Amino acid sequence: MATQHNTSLVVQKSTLSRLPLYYSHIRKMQQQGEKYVSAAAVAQSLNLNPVLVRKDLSGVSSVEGKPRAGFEIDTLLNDLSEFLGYNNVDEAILVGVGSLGRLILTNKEFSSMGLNITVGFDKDPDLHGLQVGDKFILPMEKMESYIKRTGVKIGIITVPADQAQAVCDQMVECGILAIWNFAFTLLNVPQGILVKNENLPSSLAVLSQQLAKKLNSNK
Amino acid sequence: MATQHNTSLVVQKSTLSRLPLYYSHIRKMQQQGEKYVSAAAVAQSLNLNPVLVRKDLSGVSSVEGKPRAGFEIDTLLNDLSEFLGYNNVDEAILVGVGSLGRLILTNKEFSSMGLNITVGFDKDPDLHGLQVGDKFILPMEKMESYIKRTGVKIGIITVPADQAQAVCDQMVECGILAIWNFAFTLLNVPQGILVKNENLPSSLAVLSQQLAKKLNSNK
DNA sequence: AAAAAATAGATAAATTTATATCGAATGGCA
DNA sequence: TGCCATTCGATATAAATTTATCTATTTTTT
Repeated sequence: MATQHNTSLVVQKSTLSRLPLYYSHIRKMQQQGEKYVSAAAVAQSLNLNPVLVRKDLSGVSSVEGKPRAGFEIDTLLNDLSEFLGYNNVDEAILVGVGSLGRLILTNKEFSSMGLNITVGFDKDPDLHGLQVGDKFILPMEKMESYIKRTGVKIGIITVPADQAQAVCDQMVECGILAIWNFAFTLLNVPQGILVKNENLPSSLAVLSQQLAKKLNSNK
Repeated sequence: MATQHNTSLVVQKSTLSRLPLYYSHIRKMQQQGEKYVSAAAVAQSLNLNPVLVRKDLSGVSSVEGKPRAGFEIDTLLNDLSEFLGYNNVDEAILVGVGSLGRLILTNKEFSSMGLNITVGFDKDPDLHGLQVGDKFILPMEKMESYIKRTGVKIGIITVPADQAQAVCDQMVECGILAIWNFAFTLLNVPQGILVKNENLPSSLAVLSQQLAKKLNSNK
């Protein structure tokens, strides 16, 4: 039986989070004029286990890699961006146009990854109608109708922690299905709503904890 | 034999990343005048499994929780902040004073978590000598002597991806032991150097992938 | 034709994470 | 005083995930 490629396959989360890195690295190789890339080469550059990379890539590639040569770069990049959804643009809205919100709103990198943040909402009246980059800032009251009218499915939360849950509830009520949460709090959502927490304090805790342990053991 | 509390115990990374959330939640309860908190109550508020929370807390607490009552809040908060290193301030430097760098540099939350970013470095001469918040921006050339003089151990990288490795190498050479990397690239470091990647594109990939799968299965 | 490099697939081992269960201790309350 | 629900600690169990190992196959190079 032919191997299943690129269809209905299960890709682990850990794999998924490595794919963007593969993509950007292989992209560079393409720009340098390379035609083929082997999993082993990627692994070495990125300091990862070769088997791991091979497995990741073979799970995503639409064609089998050629022994001895590796994967054809053009095809592989296509498959990667297809898989990561870089081709079918997802629209998203953002709530909380503070410094972090503004940063995300204006970051061009996201759009190249298929995320198109169409508009920002904020409760501060001074901001209403202003533009950040080329994105308009609208009052919170407009959010419901906006979501319902456009059918946007992704919401980004960059409000302070104590307002996050309220914003989240509102989003969910209006039909948002996936939430990217930058507020430092866990969100309570109904079953079936996806939440990805971006939690800087937690990350910092992990890092500084490891450092402390290391310093201790080396003393 | 008495149970070992708070000494030489192994706390998993997943636990560690929840601790800041416990901390902030329990802190709130303290401010509301509560004296005791049970793992079960925390679990319910944070929408987590009670056993999970109990295990996490008992691993960190210096004293046993009292059956029926739970943990004494004051003690528990102390233990948590002790454990997370919020008490012994860690100094850090930041390289790359762009919009993200500036955001991190001025974020007050980190200092309450024991991270004191003392100075920012940037290669742009226009920024040299300026202050962001109360932090000075110095030229890259000063980094080496600064690190060696102060013995700072944590470096934060907020430069574009293509410069990250160079900055990283420089940091490591000067004696930095832990790196918090916001650049979208994997860093190559010698064994023993800690790296925590803050990788927004990867996170986004995971989220939008899950969303796509969900939309597909519901159609 | 042989050797080398790289892939694919299958399986096993190790690690991490989450959940369930049990007895024991405590404190409120009849 | 004595019952009883609540909460804890500890161990065991289950699930998920990651990593490693082994074998066989294909293709290119010599």
